[in-house]
Amino acid sequence: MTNFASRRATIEDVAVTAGVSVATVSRALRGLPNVAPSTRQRVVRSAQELNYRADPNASRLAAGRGGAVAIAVPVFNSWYFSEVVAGAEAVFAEAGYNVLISAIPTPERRSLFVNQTAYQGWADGVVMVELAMEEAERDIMLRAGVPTVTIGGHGSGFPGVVVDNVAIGRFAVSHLADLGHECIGLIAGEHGEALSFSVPDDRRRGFEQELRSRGMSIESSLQAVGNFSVEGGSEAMTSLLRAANPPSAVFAISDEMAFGAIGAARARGVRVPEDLSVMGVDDHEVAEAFGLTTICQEVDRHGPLAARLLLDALNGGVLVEPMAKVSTAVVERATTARPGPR
Amino acid sequence: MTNFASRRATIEDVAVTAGVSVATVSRALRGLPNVAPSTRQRVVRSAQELNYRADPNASRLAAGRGGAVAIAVPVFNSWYFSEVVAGAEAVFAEAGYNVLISAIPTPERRSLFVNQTAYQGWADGVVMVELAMEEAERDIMLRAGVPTVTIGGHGSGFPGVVVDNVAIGRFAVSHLADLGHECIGLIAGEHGEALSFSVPDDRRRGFEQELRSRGMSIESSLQAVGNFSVEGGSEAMTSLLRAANPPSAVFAISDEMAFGAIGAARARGVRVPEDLSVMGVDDHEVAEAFGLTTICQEVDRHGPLAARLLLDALNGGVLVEPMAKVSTAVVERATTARPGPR
DNA sequence: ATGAAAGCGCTAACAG
DNA sequence: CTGTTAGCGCTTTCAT
Repeated sequence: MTNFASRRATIEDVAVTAGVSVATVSRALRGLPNVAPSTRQRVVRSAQELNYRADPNASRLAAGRGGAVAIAVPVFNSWYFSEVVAGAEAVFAEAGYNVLISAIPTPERRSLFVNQTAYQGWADGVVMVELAMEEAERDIMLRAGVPTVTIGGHGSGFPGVVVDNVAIGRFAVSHLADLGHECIGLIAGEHGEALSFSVPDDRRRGFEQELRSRGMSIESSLQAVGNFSVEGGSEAMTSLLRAANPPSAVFAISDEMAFGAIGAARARGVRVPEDLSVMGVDDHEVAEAFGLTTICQEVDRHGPLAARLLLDALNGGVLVEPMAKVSTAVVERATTARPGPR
Repeated sequence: MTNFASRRATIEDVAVTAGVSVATVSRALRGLPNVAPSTRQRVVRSAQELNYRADPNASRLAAGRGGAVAIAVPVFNSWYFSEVVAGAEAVFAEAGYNVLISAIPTPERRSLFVNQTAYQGWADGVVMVELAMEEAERDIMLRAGVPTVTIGGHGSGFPGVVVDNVAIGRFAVSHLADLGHECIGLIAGEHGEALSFSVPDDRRRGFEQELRSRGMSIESSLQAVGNFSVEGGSEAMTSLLRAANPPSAVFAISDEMAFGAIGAARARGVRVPEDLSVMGVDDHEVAEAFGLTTICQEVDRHGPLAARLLLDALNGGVLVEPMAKVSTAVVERATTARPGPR
């Protein structure tokens, strides 16, 4: 009869049952060379019998690395970020890594992440999504020698996945202006002061660039902020609708805000797209059911691409092409149309 | 001038600069008793100067626990699960825990999670969301002595948060039948064979119970499966619409499937709610913008409640009331109405 | 209140 | 190809 509250088997137990030394067990189990096939087999069998699994902590302490990566995102409960995490996690899990996640809604949390979670022995590598860091933090990250990749961190000095957000802004105006709209509103981002990432700015810049290049004016009264949420989009739309000269079309820089905008418009009796055209960005999972015209940016590739980049670095590979670019394209559906008669 | 590639400070460095032994440093920094206030102060200061942080691996190896918890969900990129993870992560982070996540789309992944990620030294505690486990796995979980809580794991033997999914099914039928519908369809779950959790069954059981108690018949031709996705909901609706006697109302057991169902119906010229009433479950973030009638189950509380339960256990507290119940209620909006004339 | 010393379980030279 | 032997950095008795 076996031990009741049997303690976990250690490498020594395996060594004894297999009749070899702990060093050999370690080598055999990790697939290192210089182990006789027959020995390896014997070791593997003993390990299975004892249901042995190397203690990750002991192993990391001794080896200096340990099989976990960290992912940081501004927030979780946002379609884009959960999609990215899902995609990255799948790749990491397949590669045998455990994944640590952190939401970084404030600068304090970001500091905690950098100074504790990610770079103090917890992670072998880290991926930062749409997060701006301070100079001091960047130094720590660099100095820690922990491979780091970014998504939307172009210019941060780290390799990563880049999206042409300026092009996204231009595409939106092109689509809407080509339809005949002359008064185009913008529902921009800003996740509060915490997240100074460049996405909102870049999309807005593209939006204004294209407006300018078409000789259209940029009116601040046509811009509102929606905080990347459905509710924020709804509020932004409401304020836009109340303006002196309401827009005949609105570009929301995320689908979630576009949903909110459409909901708010319809609630006030404004028909979409007859009275108002609305488009978003992401090609969110419910965009099709909603009939939303949007700009696809291959969101499903962001996470896996970043993960793959990090795994390459973890495997000692030099990042030959450190930047992975994704493409963007307008997906026309039913929320945009030619402007109706006034 | 300081070291260029300065290695991390160790507890010994702190001991030296503070002029005490490592044991004292350990005690002082962890707030243990039997340390003179003045000594503690000195130690803390030295630690700050050196930017010292205990290596979690060494510390865990020595102490047997280490400040991380694991969360397992079937998938990530689903509104409900990302909401749960977000809520739980926030609470854990605040309590100083790091969080490990795993998506468990298949039985193999579940086995990996149980045998490696969660119960082999990585986590101090774990929360399993809507996951059914096998007898053997349950034994490992119990034997590992790692506190575990569940969400939707009623009957698994672990404490956790419970939702009355049977009531949800009944509420749906009540609402629809009260409106006058006599032919009510169901878009059920099934995440593939992998996830045999009870949510789909319970909601369906409630649905059928209420139908029966009202003397209405249960027709399998009025039931379709939507895999909890927008697209699956769309396909399910399409097949329901093609049936000989299409329903005048449909209950989708998740909002995402309801969105897909509505999209599919409208695409075929079926008006909602004039020709067809549709309701879902969750009160998804875009439900309001969509005008979707749904059943709220306080999703935002699931994650925090579970996290709090686990933290209690981690702090040695006996779980006085191990089950945290959330409430459910119909939220009536614009996708359900009295059945139109035939 | 503090220090000395023995590990925690594993990996990584270094010998053989 | 395999065994011996130091540690990895921290916690925890046990003394003092």
